[in-house]
Amino acid sequence: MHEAQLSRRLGQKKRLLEAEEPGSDLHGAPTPSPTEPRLGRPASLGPQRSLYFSSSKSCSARLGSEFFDQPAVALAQAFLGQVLVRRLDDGTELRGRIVETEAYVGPEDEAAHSRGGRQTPRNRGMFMKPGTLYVYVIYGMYFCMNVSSRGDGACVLLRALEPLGGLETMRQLRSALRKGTAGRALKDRELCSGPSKLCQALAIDKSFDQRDLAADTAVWMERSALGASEPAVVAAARVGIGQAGEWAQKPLRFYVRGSPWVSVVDRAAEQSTQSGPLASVCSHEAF
DNA sequence: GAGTCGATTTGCT
DNA sequence: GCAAATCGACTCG
Repeated sequence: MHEAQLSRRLGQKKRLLEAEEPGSDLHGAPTPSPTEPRLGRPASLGPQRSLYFSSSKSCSARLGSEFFDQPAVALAQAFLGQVLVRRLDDGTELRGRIVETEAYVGPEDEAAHSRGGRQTPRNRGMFMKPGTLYVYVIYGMYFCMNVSSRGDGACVLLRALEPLGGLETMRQLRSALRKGTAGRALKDRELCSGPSKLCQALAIDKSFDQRDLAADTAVWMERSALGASEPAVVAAARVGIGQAGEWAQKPLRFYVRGSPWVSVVDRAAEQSTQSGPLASVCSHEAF
């Protein structure tokens, strides 16, 4: 039963990916200009969108270009608490609150793909307008999802989400891509606690590279409905960038203190990061 | 719970 | 030819 089940799941996944973006050109040929909103657009984005007309009842205020137009460090912090939404081809909406990010500040950042001003076909999204997605393949089998920020070659990596909606679909998507262990059901905490895990859970692949998060119909970001309370943020060293010299040590990873959804907890950094809403992390202007 | 290791393929030098 | 912004399985204590 396993084999049949797995291959069926895989087939399902494949279809999902292939059938992405109805109406816009497929083939993963990313269009620099956003696809125009059309049917199936989220309710929050009306033709005459009055974003704040949703004063209290609707929490779905889609974030626009102006939000993404801030420096990488500021954007990485601003992302915390916001909600990433992925609308599948069948209309299913998958939602997750962002709890962990990393800032890659541009050509001077030795750990960034844009270090030294390198611009290649792969990392082109990093140099496009703020809000552009940069999705790349890592270790031959995983994806990582970044959002371009203000500044050439600067972006923010999304590392972990608190799953809010569509958890069963996320579980299916994640399980379908794991081999050998089709039996065990993934815990909620295993769904989006890592940059590639969240891509799997939201069915984000290379075809999302260079899409515009402010305009796309299949993926967008919404302002948090978290009320007045800002999350307490920890600033820690980034993950997985071993020998990038001094840049490996800089506290450019940000996560919500105490959140069980974070991928890697750094106790030492928590000690040295003061508690309190966005305390101390705002002092990295030098980057 | 922490540490180790193999998987797997793309993109860059 | 090689490193890689990762993950999951496995082992050990």
